Amino acid sequence: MNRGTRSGKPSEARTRLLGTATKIFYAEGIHSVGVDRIIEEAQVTRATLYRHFTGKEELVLAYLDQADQGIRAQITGALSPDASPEDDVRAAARAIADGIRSPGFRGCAFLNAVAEYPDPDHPVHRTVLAHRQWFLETVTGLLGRAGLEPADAAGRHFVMLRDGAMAAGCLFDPELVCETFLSGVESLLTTGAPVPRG
Amino acid sequence: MNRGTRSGKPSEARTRLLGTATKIFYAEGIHSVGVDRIIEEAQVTRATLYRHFTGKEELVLAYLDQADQGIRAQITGALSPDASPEDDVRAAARAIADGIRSPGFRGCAFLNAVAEYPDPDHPVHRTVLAHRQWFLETVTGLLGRAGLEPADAAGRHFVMLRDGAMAAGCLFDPELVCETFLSGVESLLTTGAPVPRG
DNA sequence: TGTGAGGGAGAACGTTCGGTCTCCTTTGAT
DNA sequence: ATCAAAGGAGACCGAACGTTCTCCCTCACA
Repeated sequence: MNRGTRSGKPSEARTRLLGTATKIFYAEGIHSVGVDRIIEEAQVTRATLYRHFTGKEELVLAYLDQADQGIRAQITGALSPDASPEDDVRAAARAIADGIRSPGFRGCAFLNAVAEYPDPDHPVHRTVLAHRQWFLETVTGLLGRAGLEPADAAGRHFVMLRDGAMAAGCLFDPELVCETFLSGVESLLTTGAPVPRG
Repeated sequence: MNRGTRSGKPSEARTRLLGTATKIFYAEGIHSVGVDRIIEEAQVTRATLYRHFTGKEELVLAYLDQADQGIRAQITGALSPDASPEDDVRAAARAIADGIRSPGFRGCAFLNAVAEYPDPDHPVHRTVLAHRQWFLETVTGLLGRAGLEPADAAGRHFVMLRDGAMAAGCLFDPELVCETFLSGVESLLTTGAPVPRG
């Protein structure tokens, strides 16, 4: 009986715990922050952490789960049933750019996490792969609806641009990174997906 | 008198140490491997490590320095004085793709490292920024010589593609990632750098 | 009116961390 | 021949790690 509350409510301490973990893990990395740091900042005792999570790893997975939900909401929230498929793609790209521009941006939570968990069998690594799979499929569907041919190549190209933008966004001038990213997406929409051998 | 040998020779133990550190840090990350692991695999005693390096951090910096030299050699080695500027760009891109395809590829050593060292003031973080600065300038120069206008935008676009490819290369099918990357570079060479607002 | 879950407080666990230390042997240059 | 550096072997340090534990208090619900 370790997760959640008997009555199903989220438990305020647990919420505080996960929120603090999310903030710190994203800002400072995972391996370099101990549970002491998290329980202190969340104003929660050690025992409370282990009453809601089996250990640090489950907390990390919950963190990534929260990040995943946030990104899904960000993307699907940017889409509009009235907009053209092309404008939906633009809206998604703008949402990504807005994230990069926002203060406290520290790159892609999943790319950062997977850098610390290289083992392909590790639950954290698998979670990252699952998220990326969803993202690739979502974007490919979007681009396919926009008439891009072949949609797979267009989707991979979009994801590559996004990965590059997310990686560089906290290492270069975010404004320039966003400009480069949005230009790349626009070029993808207008001149189509680059394909091998002309 | 902590680094190198009095006579200037590289000291075999030090070489073994740095080589082992490079292999392990790249394959498994930095924070998650202790010095015990490294001295054991390098078949070196604890005292020997601290005779050649002031601590783990200096070993990490030496690791990144080695990676930096490797990448510089890889890029400059791909260029040819007889080739056209465009073909030099293609050669550099091919060299990057070959790295992604090669067994044991685990992403960009610098992007992986900076994910573990978010603090902009940290020496490791600064080393990553310096390497990326060199890379951006080198690539921009290459693309400028190839006639791309504006060269800055083209360089940023190339770097974005590379970052995306390096990030995804160990998370998706490397063959597809390379295809996407090389197509993107080719499109950059033929249709020019995407610029904002058409 | 209990009865149990949620939570706080904090001691304690064993392990690992990065780093320092002493002592001894080998080796190469002066 | 000598003397210092390089290296091996291993004890040792304090701190931090993730984790488990006991004890007590509070509060909602049955």
